[in-house]
Amino acid sequence: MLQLSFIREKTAEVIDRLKLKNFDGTQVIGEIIRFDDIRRESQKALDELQAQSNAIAKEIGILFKQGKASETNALKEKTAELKTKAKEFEIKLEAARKELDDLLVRVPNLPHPGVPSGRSAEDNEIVQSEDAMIPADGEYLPHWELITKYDIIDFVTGTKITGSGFPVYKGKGARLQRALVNFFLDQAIAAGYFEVQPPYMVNAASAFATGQLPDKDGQMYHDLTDDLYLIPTAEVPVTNIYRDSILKVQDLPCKNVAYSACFRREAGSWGKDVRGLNRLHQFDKVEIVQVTVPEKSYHALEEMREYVAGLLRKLELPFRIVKLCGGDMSFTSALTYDFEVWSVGQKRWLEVSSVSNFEAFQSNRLKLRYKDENGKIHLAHTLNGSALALPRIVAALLEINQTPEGIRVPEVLKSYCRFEMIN
RNA sequence: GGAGAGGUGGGUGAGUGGCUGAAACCAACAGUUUGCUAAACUGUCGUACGGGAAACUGUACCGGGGGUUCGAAUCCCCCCCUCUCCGCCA
Repeated sequence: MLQLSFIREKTAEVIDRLKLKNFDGTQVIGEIIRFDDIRRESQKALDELQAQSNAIAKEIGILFKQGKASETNALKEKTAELKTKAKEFEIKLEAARKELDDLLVRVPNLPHPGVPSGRSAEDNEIVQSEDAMIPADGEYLPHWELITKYDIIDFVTGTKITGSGFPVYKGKGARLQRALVNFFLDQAIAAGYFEVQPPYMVNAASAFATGQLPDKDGQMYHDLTDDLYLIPTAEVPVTNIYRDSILKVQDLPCKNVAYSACFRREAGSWGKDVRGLNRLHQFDKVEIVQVTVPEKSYHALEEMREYVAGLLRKLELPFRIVKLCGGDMSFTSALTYDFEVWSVGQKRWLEVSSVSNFEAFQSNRLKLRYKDENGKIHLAHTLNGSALALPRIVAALLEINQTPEGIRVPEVLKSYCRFEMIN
């Protein structure tokens, strides 16, 4: 959520920058300012009435003490009058507030000036390519054939137990997953991240604070009995650790890493290109989250980008990094890098990580602030990224490491897997 | 799930209708003093919105919502949460 003060001060700039996200904010922003004006007027009027009431109440108290109870009646009547008037403004204020909230929540984050313009993934800008190891040619089976061949991931049984998109990992398939999770966590800890294990279900307030609600309502599994949501990413519970808090500037940056299972309904996105591990309802992911001061958030973003690139290098996977264009970015992000690994079996790029700076957009909803050296309070900046999402990494690893003898395990994972070959 | 107790500022905790945005203590921060550390002393020390160049000032907030009253942290109702005991249980 953008800050009201910013919208008021830089109205033209806000509208202009939103165009990059293909969002015409002219009307909404206008409405926001209109309702904020009403809000302010009502608030002011209400404050004045209440100040009068407070003064009278004080007076009455003094009169009582002096034993002049009879003199209070006129004053009491006056307060009754003020109260009726105040009620009017209260209703007005409440209505304006509600409108304002509804409107503010509909405005996406401003894209960073460096974001390329465009409508879809086609307009994203490739900013880095490390694809030298893409094999020139050869016969590569797609991962869905490999997992059947070696019987390491079982979609049929998963479908029986739960439904499609909930596979069962078996034997070396399960152990490979566990190895990857541990590898990712250890790497993050070595890079200065603090590990947390968050809840897998969150309440509506948390889902709202990170921006999943209201705009991605249908994408989360929702337990109606207790009104809880299964997390679509650890970003939600981990970022919410900091909801409603004021951090000391010397405690920043906060760097957290969390492993969690992630649950996504993926409503409406089933079709081609979702075979095998490409898109699941439940998957594992290790997520990194940073909270930092505004001046350093883009530095933190680059640091996270380099960190994720390092992971992919260690896994010996060809990858590229794309900077998302305005039209392809998420509602909450100011700048996003997507990481894509090459799937040799499918002959296409698979997104395995998304690293974003949300600037103060999430903080504003989270009420996540910090106190600077002078005791002034400001909104912090939040960032997060996958490091990494498992299923597509597994898919790419299986495909690129296939040999006639079996699937070889990349060097860095051998000690984690405690086997060297899937055969 | 049943019974009881309780939710006050960063923490402990006083406050049961007006002089309480809230005592006291601790922590934190700044300063004084001491050869350093420590101690002692002095001062500062909630958030949001509005007004003001600023000093400062108005309003709201004592788990959340509603009510009684001229006036509520304090009384009443509903909800949420925490703790203790019992039951159930990985």
